[in-house]
Amino acid sequence: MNDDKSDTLPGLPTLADVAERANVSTATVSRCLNSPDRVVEATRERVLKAVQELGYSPNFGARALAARRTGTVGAIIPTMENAIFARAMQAFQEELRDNGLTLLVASSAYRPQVEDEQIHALVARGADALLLIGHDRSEALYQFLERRGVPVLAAWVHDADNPRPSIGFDNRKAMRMLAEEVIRAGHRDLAMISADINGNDRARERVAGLREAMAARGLDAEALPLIQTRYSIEHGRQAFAKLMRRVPRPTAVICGNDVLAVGALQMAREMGLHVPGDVSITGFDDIEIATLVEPPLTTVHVPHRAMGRQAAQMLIEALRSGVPVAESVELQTDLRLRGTLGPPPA
Amino acid sequence: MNDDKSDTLPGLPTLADVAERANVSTATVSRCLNSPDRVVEATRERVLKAVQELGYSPNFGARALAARRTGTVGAIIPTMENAIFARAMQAFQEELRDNGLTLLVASSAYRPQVEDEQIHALVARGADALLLIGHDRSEALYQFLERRGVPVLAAWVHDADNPRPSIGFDNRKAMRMLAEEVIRAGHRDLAMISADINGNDRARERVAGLREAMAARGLDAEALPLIQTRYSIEHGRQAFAKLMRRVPRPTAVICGNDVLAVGALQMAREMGLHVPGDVSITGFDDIEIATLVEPPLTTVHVPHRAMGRQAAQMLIEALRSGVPVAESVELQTDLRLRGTLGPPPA
DNA sequence: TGCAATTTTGTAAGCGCTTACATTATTCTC
DNA sequence: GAGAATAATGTAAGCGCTTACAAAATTGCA
Repeated sequence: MNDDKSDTLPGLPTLADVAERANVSTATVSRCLNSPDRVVEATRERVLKAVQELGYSPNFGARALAARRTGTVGAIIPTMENAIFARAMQAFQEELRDNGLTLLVASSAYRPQVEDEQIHALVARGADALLLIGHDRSEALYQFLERRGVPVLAAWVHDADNPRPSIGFDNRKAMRMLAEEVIRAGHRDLAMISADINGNDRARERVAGLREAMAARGLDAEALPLIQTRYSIEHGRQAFAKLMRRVPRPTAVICGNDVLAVGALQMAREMGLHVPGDVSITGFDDIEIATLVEPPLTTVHVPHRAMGRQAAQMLIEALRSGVPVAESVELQTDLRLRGTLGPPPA
Repeated sequence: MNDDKSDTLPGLPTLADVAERANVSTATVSRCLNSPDRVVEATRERVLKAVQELGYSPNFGARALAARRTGTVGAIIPTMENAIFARAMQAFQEELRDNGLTLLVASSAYRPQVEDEQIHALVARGADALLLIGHDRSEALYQFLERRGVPVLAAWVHDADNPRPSIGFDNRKAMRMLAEEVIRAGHRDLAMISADINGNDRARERVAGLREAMAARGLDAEALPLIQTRYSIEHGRQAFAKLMRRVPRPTAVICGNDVLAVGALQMAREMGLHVPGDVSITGFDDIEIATLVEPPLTTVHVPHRAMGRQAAQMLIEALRSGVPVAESVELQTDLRLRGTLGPPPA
């Protein structure tokens, strides 16, 4: 409560206080903190002792202002409530932290306009680099970021045709491989529950992957019953119920993610449909819940943790070198064939 | 790429640029941005137009330095990977955002020392207020925060005996009520799987609640088999298996949270034990998974969203008034009696 | 219309730090 | 051991914004 020698009101020690106490200039104190090896040991010890005694901790604003960077990396994810993002962010944050950087997360609720705002907000708050999900956003936004010199990386996608850097996987290919498995099991009447494909390239690619697989096997991809809905268990339930009223009834329902699939599975049970005897269901992501439901969910495993970690490494490198992220990295997904996929009813 | 009239290297417009263009002083521009009603309309329009045309956006560091606050609220949670925290943080963030504040989250992995570091880090980064989970931390830490003038609020707890402000529920009472239900069902051989109770007052209180209920019904609370382990499905599995090897075998396993309970449930199935015929299992939190497993989990419902929202409101009020949070708010939990609780085997 | 009260705008002094450049101390080299 | 090369430290100029205070403009009222 009581400062020994307060001249500034809040009474917090400043660099100058430390300098005075350690009998050096403020420049030396600053160097001790930022590049300790540029200061001789004896001096450094003296300074650090003063820091300790005063309980000094640098003022963030001042540092950001003078150094023209904040040591903050921003990430905008669709929602914190899906375990896939939580997991990736956890890894992302750990890696950043190990490198002295701080993560600032915001969520967009899958709404492009909110994402736009959040990007501006994070940049205004001094994010030195940005992690975004997917590639789908306006050219103007990318120009804004480029003008600002903020390195950007897109996660969750890998598309050889897109020149912008990304860390992720080929959504289309992953879904195609899953779909091939479904078709191989004998299914001809497929249906899909997807997220809204506007402004969501991951969802769009997954739908495309399914259609590709269908076309390749001579099925009518254009006729695919497709419901676009929000990612939630409840929406998955409703969409599934709706699909089951179609004639002919689909024998396999491909879901855009595990959350939808779990909803579908639940509704199937409620409707008295046996899975996979009456209808097969697949997901995407391989979240924890996938192995907990009964029967366990056939899905695509995505290396979320690795994606988060590597995303951090790529942005750190960009920050360190001062060069925007140039390369894209493709991660592999793999199929997890579990209990919800079986042959169609005879 | 090309700035019309660059004098500073990065070429970003500053307050001064806007002022010049709008033909006013920098003070006026600043006022337009921060308290628009203190500027006459004609001027304001002129200024905002200039802001628009220049694509101006304020420098965060400079603003923080001059205003001595950052508009940032920090939160340190044990982990982002548990849905309960994700959900609460989502609500917390939304409420903050609606009030022009930004959330900075960090996670401590349930380790007090990491939490300590993170608190310092967030404060150093200019967090104007802090949300923490539980009350369990050193006096020194609280002193540090008080000295810094940072309002603090503890979530997830409500303890009438603790003078520090909190928003949450009475963990002990909630668990006691659940335990009473278990005992009422006829169980006498109880066992518990908990998180480590060191540095985790929520876990400690839940254990205490169970013991209270036992004592009240004449059971030997001291003899309660208690396994302390990390919150994860896998750890829940292992702990459950261990408990089932005891003689006499517990007929009801009370878990400190739903994640542990789901692990226990899974292991029960693997061991060929019928739930609740052979053994009853209960959780705590009522996360989404609780209703998805088979049978659905008996647990305690916690209003995570409301907690997050109200936490934000309380801190916002503290920030606005300049007075630390004084009151504590108690939220109600309620029992969700579902399929995993039944009478003990005959 | 004239003067005081009120509103709007301007002036300028920092906020606490980093860093280019200047200065001083130390180490090498022959 | 003198002079050059190198390392350590100091000096001081901002970084871009907010805000107390001063000045100017506007309004109200007799």
